[in-house]
Amino acid sequence: MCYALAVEALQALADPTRRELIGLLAGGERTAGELAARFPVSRPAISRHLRVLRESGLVSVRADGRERHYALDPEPLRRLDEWLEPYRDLWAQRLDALETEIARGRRARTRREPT
Amino acid sequence: MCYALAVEALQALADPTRRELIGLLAGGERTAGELAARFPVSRPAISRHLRVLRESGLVSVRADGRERHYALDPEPLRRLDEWLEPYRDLWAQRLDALETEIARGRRARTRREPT
DNA sequence: GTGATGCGTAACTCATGTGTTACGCATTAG
DNA sequence: CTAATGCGTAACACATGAGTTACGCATCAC
Repeated sequence: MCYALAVEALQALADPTRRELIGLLAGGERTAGELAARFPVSRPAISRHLRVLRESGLVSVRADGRERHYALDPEPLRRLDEWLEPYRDLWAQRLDALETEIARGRRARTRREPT
Repeated sequence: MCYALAVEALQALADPTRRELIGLLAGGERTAGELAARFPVSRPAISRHLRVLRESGLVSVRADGRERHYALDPEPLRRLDEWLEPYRDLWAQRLDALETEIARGRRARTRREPT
């Protein structure tokens, strides 16, 4: 019943830059500098983003000389996945309803956002 | 490659009150008043949260007289689920690594948050 | 030792977000 | 018609967040 804590990471994932960092780290360990070089913002800004990700448990750091190697920790994502689970039924249901409509011969338009 | 857009809803889900609203709506349609009554904040505050959820596609509204019935739309959650997919391998890998450790006879502590 | 490099933190500014109260508008009750 | 109800919006206050530059502190190169 600790759903609130289980999805603390959502706050961290709300920022697009941080999601991109996560995406980069999914490819393997990177140093702070390597990561910062990929973004149009200043290095301290990335440093702060990395701190947020660290504090929410999404990444871990390994000091190596004067370099800091960041790595993705998938645990919070796994928990998010778990949090999502009760909702899976809902879209399954919806798909079922859709299939029913199709079975009835109705025209089933797939909803697609215009923008 | 439109991952950024696919997870727009993360911004909406970052707020705990909105997540709770989502949770309530998972149980079925509710009116704005019914929802607002459940929270310690003012009704206009909830109204604004509902607006955010509406704009991110997480809920839909149906006007019925002077009542507004809100319902959960699971589509953005489904997309979030999709976004999560590439990362599933990561925690699967980690579990594999863990099993390997166990097979080696090492002590494998399950990580558990103290709070 | 001395200077360059890698990276985090501090201090500050500006934009955004979340809460409040006051209000308006439509709908139902009498 | 008149009053009450349900709910959204406007206007404002305050907290939070993300960016910047300046700085400090290790570590590596020489």
